[in-house]
Amino acid sequence: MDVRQLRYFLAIAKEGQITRAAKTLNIEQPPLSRQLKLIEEELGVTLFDRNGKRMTLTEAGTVLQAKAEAIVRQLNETVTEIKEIDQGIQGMLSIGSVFSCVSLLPEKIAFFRERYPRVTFKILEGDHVVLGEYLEDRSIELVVTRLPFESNYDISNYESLRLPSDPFVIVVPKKRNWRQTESSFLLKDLATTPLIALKSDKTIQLNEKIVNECRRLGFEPNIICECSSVSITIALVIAGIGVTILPKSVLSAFSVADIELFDLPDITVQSDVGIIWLKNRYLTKKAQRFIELFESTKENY
Amino acid sequence: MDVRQLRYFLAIAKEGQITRAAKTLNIEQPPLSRQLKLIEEELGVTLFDRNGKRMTLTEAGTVLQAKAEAIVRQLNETVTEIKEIDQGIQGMLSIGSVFSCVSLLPEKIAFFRERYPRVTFKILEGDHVVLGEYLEDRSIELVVTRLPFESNYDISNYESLRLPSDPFVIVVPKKRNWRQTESSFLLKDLATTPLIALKSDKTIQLNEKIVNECRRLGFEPNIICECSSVSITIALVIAGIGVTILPKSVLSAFSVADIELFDLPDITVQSDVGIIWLKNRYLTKKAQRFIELFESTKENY
DNA sequence: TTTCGATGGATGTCAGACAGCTACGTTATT
DNA sequence: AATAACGTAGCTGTCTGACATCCATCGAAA
Repeated sequence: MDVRQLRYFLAIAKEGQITRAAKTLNIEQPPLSRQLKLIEEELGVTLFDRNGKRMTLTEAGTVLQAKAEAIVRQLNETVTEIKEIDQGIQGMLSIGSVFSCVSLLPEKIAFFRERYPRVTFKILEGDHVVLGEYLEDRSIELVVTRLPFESNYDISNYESLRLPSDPFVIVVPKKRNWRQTESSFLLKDLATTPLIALKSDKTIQLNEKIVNECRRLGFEPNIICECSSVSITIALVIAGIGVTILPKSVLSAFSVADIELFDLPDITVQSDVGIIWLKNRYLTKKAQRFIELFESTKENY
Repeated sequence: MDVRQLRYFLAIAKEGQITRAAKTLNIEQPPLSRQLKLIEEELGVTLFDRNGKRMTLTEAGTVLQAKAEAIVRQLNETVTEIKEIDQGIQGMLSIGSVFSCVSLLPEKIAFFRERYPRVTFKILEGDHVVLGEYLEDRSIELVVTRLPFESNYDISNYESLRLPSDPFVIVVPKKRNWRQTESSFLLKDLATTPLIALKSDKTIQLNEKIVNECRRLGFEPNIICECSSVSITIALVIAGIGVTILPKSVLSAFSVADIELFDLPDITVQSDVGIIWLKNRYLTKKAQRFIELFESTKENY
């Protein structure tokens, strides 16, 4: 029995079919069929019930699946950890981010690569659910995101580093006469102003915070449009349809000449931002260092 | 990287020498040397410092040793557990015992084999330290022993099932005129009687309990002899040198015609007995069932 | 309902890779 | 100088994976 066989078994368990599993393993179906038979003979158990074309795990197969996953994971992490001892901080660091936090990364990555020039980066963007899956299958090690992190897995699976929050600003078209002699607005003075809200199925937190703040100040916001895309939201503002309120960092990705940003000093809430990683998994040294970089510079916001 | 290579690495780490490690693995030195080289190349680290004939672990080697041991153990336990699912309760159950508890085993083994006739037994006797080592290296799964269990490892490593305690009795020669019209003695009436104490370097608990009980009753026992062997102790009693006080079960291994046993109703302490096993290791089903047998019958003492 | 084609698992045969063995050379220790 | 131990080279046998083939099942079409 060796770990290669456990990997073969797990692939079949995952796919429920030998031929497809063989493809994911980049081998042909007959040797995979044979290896499964050898495993079953060695252990003296039947691991799959064969229902025509479908293979379902027996009780023994189910027990083995859990154990095999743990063993394979442990071996992978051991190899990674041992390699890192001598080779130092290098290799590809894979990070996930929600769109609205991507803007936090360029500056940090530039700084990190001055310190660790042999580290390369892969950035995957997605919503919380997708990023949660990427973390689980180790496509990525870290997520930079709005908090709380709402994936398909319990929040206790994660460790997090809370970053300095992101102030909200109002986005107005540049060509309108929006009190351009002042550097800030009061939210309560916008009670009747048409608002465009950034809101999608998966990310309603931002909008809720703004609505609740308006209610706290004693009025209902005049939301005339809900939009799931930042760039479309900004285009609507430029077109004069209305204004919008967004976290300041979101806008740093947009160097659009036709908008202006103003602070909202009467908003007390801010947008929570943080780094998320899996609690009980080996974290490569480069990932640890990247987290430390955010940690050591978070007073500088 | 596979588990066979981890086993090879661990053997070298344990022996500190390739040739000797190869012998324990039943292969020759050159392939083992090559496999170590392949492992070092795959991981990109040096695992051993070569000091002439001696190989000592590097930092990376030390880290890998701990991880490799865990992985190999986990795989072994997984294979054992999966095999047990279909093949049921069979195979050899290895039990350790201190000498004074060996007498507890025959009856239970006989009963167990009626229920599970395909289980065979291996009994290893030793003191607490030796039995602790046997548990660690999996030579045995269970220990039947006096409590508390005093091995080289912390007590928190173990689970235990406490058994009904063992009353102390006084052992006297049959041919002496020892109030043979009564069925019991009072300990306090033996204040001046010569006592033979069962005591060795490793098992002083029994003796201490008796001494403390005498003190509680207001006198110092008249110990004239300390002896580490039960059979010698009994021979001294038969020869009329003195009497001794032992847990009742110890005597069930001796059907000697020349001694008599009497209860000691004024002794409030008894000898604690239990079954010990390792907490964080897989326990085979036959071991679990054997424990349950003691558990289900302990009301019948 | 029956037939046919597609899909997928199991078995057989063969080639190449790899693990282990023997022989030998080198280095370190006694 | 002799012995012990590690490393390298060459050889052999076993095992793994690929290709070919057969059998069983399923789904679609007639």
